[in-house]
Amino acid sequence: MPRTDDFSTTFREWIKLFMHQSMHGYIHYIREKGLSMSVIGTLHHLRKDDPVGVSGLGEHLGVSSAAASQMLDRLVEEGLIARSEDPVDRRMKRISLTEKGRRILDESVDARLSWLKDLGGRFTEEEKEQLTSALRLMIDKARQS
Amino acid sequence: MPRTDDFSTTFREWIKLFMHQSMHGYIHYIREKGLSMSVIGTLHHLRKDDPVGVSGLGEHLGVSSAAASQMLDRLVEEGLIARSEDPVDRRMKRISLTEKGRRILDESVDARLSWLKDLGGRFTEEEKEQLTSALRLMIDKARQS
DNA sequence: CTATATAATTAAGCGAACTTAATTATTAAA
DNA sequence: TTTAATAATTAAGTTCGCTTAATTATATAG
Repeated sequence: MPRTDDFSTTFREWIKLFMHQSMHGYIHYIREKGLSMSVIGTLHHLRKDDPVGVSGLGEHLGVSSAAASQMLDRLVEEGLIARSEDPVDRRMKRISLTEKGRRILDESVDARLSWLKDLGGRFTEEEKEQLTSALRLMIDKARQS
Repeated sequence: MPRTDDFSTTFREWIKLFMHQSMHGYIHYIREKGLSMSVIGTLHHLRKDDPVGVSGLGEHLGVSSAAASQMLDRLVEEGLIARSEDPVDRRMKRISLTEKGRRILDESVDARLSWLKDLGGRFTEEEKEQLTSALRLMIDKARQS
């Protein structure tokens, strides 16, 4: 078996398992809060601080800019995002997460991790350290983009 | 900083990053294939082989059994799942993934991992081995449930 | 054996999220 | 400075996935 493929294959397997395990809590959270796929995608897209416009967001989500604008109306009303004028080009609006939006995003992530509490107890301290440093390594590399 | 929390915290951070990175490809795949949140949840739920009924599935997804039944109609028509009679209790139907369903599920996972190809190249062979064994450890523990 | 309960389905209707087309405001180009 | 292009919004209409209620088939309890 080619050694170079091990990482991708194992990673893939891990994601599949993660999704299988976490889908239940995730779906329930999303339904309970009345969120949609687009809303979740929006919140994740806005997580970083680079300025995003309405059309750009629509493109990112694969919907029309009209659809994006309508969705943003709802999110503004619920206080999850803020729209502000672009100082350079006043035709554009800059979309950003509010504190509440950030909280909802965090909660939606937490909803995927409820099964993790259980999982954590199965590792020895030594194993946990190994896992933590592995995760840190991946986080660091992934951030360099 | 309490050492015991490191693992959960780091894991949480990793998932957040993963979702941020992978959401784009994922949403586009889902839209392109005309899938819904419920369908995705269903496919993941059926991944394992334990028999699942219509009501049970609805409960899992947080929708009525009528909604589940209607969704399954569509999935049967598209050839993603199969309905068969429960041999013990003939009121029940057993829902299972077809080959095509399994393929679609795999593809939806792959759609989340397109950015990973790039990531893999940033690690040394030694790091990859470390990561692979860490992932394997998590997979093994998570499967014991 | 009749009653009742349970699983799945069907039917009708509703609301959410999308589409296209038209409108408004601003910028860029001729 | 008129004309064209771009960004966002509004309006109208459609579709999809959900709900509740009724229906069918099977199983269980009295």
